[in-house]
Amino acid sequence: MNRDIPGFSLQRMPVYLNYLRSLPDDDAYTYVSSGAIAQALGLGEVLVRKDLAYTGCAGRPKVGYPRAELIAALEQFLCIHDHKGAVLVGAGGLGSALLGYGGFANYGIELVCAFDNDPHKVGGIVGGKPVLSVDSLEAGCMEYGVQLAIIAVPAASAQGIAERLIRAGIRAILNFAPVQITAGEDVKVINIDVAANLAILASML
Amino acid sequence: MNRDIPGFSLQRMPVYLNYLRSLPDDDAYTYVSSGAIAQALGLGEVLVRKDLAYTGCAGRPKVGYPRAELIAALEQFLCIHDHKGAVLVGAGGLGSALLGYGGFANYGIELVCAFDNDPHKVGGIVGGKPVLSVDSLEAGCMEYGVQLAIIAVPAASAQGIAERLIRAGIRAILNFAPVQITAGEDVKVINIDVAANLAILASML
DNA sequence: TAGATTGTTAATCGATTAACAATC
DNA sequence: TAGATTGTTAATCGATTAACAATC
Repeated sequence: MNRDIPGFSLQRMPVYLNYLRSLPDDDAYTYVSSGAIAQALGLGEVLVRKDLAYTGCAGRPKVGYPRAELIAALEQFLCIHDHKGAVLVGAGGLGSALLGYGGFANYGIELVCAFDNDPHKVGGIVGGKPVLSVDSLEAGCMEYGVQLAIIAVPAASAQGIAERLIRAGIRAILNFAPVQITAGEDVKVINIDVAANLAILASML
Repeated sequence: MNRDIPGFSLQRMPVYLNYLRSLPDDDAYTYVSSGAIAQALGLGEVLVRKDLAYTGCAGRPKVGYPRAELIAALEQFLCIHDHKGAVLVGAGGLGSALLGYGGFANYGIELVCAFDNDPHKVGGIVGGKPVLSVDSLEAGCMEYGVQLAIIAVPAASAQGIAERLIRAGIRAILNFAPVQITAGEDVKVINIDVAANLAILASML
């Protein structure tokens, strides 16, 4: 549905939504101009207008964009109201932190459960979510009917886990293991390597 | 030093390094071709050659790139041997996970300490690193002489913390709070919003 | 030599910015 | 009306890919 928009514009949509939601609920912010948004987010103002045009929410010359409508348009654009489930694989340090993180709800996403291979963790609850055996990964994914997964396992197991997830019906993966996960065209993958990002910053000093 | 190379090339450098390091220490991998790298990482092979050219490591026609030399060139390119310290602000779930994460060492970076405002955590040790009071943030940064920081505090405090870090001499920030941190031209910032990334994936389903 | 691979130059593609007309 | 802001079209910029020469 959102496939006809430039990738970089799509990436900025949650940023706009987040910013607009953070504004005080005040008459002064009933309308927001592209210039104000651009300044707050460090972007060009023409870019902001072009991005917002994709949401279908029209701004008014001399006034700006109606904030409430714009938020609603962004929410619809990001399909936030069709509540989606996600599973997490790997309940280690990072995985446990993600299980306890409340921020997914802002985008209509709920982490339904985690899978781990540590018998001390399996059967327990972390961040309010059940931790299941990684043996039941396929069964669990299909039972919950989820299409989204987060991988937070060691690098060596990540690609294998990804392949199992895909066979179990997962169609999009957020990968924190420090390897590039490769998958077919029909599966979306975002790789986030925390240490690599810090290394990039360090090399720019 | 690395400022004359395209931003996207720089971002791929740790990916190449990681991949090359992961190969078995085997005669079959003394040389690696750009085609093999491209296939493993899902990139175009011309792109790989162009990126690798920035490292100054020359490949040999018909043979490929000498793996050990290429790793050394990438390490030098990323300045991995000038050991760098980093501080973390916010020892909550995500912060604690980062304190216990060993992956920074792969890039010559060491997390030296964390700052938090929870009196129950201050004075303690998490992931082997001391947790100091956020009141001593400026003093701590200057004492350790660090230029790198990770922000893992709630959204509302992130911008303020960033400004304090910058005043204390920090020149690059990896921000996990779900707000865009803005700073002067001379300070590098990478914002990673985990929930937003999952939302982008979800909207593409 | 023939074949495989690198490295470079030109072409393409996509994203951002600039210019400006439209609108309230 | 004048001024501020949106929205669109054209120009620019940067990144990727294609074509091909160079090399072992």
